[in-house]
Amino acid sequence: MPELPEVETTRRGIAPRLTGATVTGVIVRERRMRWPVPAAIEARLCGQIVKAVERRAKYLLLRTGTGTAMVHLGMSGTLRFVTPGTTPGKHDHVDIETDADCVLRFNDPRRFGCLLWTDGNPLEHPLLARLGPEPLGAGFTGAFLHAASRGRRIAIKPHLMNAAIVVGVGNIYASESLFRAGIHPGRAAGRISLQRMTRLSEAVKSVLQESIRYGGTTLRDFYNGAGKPGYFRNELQVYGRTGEACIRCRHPIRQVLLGQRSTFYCPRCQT
DNA sequence: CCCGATTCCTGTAGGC
DNA sequence: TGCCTACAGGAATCGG
Repeated sequence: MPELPEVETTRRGIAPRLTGATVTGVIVRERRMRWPVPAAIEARLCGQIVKAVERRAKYLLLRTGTGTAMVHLGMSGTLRFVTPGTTPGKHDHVDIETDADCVLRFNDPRRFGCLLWTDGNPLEHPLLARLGPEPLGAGFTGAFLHAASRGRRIAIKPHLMNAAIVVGVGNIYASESLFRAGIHPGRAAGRISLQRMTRLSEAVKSVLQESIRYGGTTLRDFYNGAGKPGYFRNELQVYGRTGEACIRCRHPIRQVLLGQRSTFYCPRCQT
């Protein structure tokens, strides 16, 4: 999926045209997603003005006067604008029609994404209530990461990908951040010093910020609201570079499985 | 509680 | 070309 930079890129792409627009229609062609699209979503959303398009973790929040639509892109989801009347293709599961002469189209081949509705505070929704801090926020520091890792024997990479610890860091950016911080992805989270955790928290922030500037990473099927790919793929230093020379020491990049996920690192630079 | 494995789904790349 | 397997950016859930 889209990790945090891709979701943020999507948010920035759709927010200008969506904010202030009135939803004039909702078409759901497929309700079987990660969770079923609520039967009431059409009635709740129609006629509402989108007051703001926000992001919490990897969820996009379309706030209206009466409630909030929550969108998660899963592994393969995209949101993009199409002109009214555009014939839907395969996996175009939901259209949100607006009076801004555009239709927000939700496509998701693998259907790991979701579209939910909440009447209350979305931040208190069960899926959002217990999440860790935003990685780009002030609450995510080396001290926080260090404290949240005491006594943990889990490898730092899956630890970093645990949304209860910190949100938004998926498989690509976990590998990239650990490389930049010089930390071995298999090292036990509880055995990393405060100094190195500070380096790691700063690496996470800089990698995510840099990726957002590039419009995210497109491996195969991520496109922003305008249908354009992200260009951070060219800036990846270890992800997908198995066998290539490390940019720092020229040692071949190694690929291993960690927590059932492909993990890329330099065995010489990362300890 | 912690942690690793499994699961949901489709598309694609690679081996033969 | 076709068939088969493995794997893909997420994350809830289950079981040890």
